[in-house]
Amino acid sequence: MKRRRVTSSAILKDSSLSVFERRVYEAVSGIPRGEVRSYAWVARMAGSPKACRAVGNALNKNRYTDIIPCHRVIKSDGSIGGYARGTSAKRRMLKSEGVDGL
DNA sequence: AAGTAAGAAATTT
DNA sequence: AAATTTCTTACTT
Repeated sequence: MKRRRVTSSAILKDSSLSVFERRVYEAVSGIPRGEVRSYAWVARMAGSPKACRAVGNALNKNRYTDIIPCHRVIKSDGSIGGYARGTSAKRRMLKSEGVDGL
């Protein structure tokens, strides 16, 4: 079967996601390759500048890592933060995209 | 339904 | 660096 590639559009069409999650997914999926944003940035986009933790939760619990470049989301300090599939993979991805400071 | 716990952060001291 | 703050989801009662 054709694995229909899940896109950000699917996010808008789906589903049982909460409002917050939808906003987070949309915001994160809009991050261009080679750039990184902070959790605070996403949180602000989601409507709550202090929901940085909730942002991480949304990404981790839902495992939307295939449609959302959550690896482009790092801490405001420049630290790598965390990743549902291992921080190593995240760090490698960022480096592969040309992100410095890692 | 109400309360408690945890989670990949941020801010303040 | 430690403590506090903040928001949401998941689990327990």
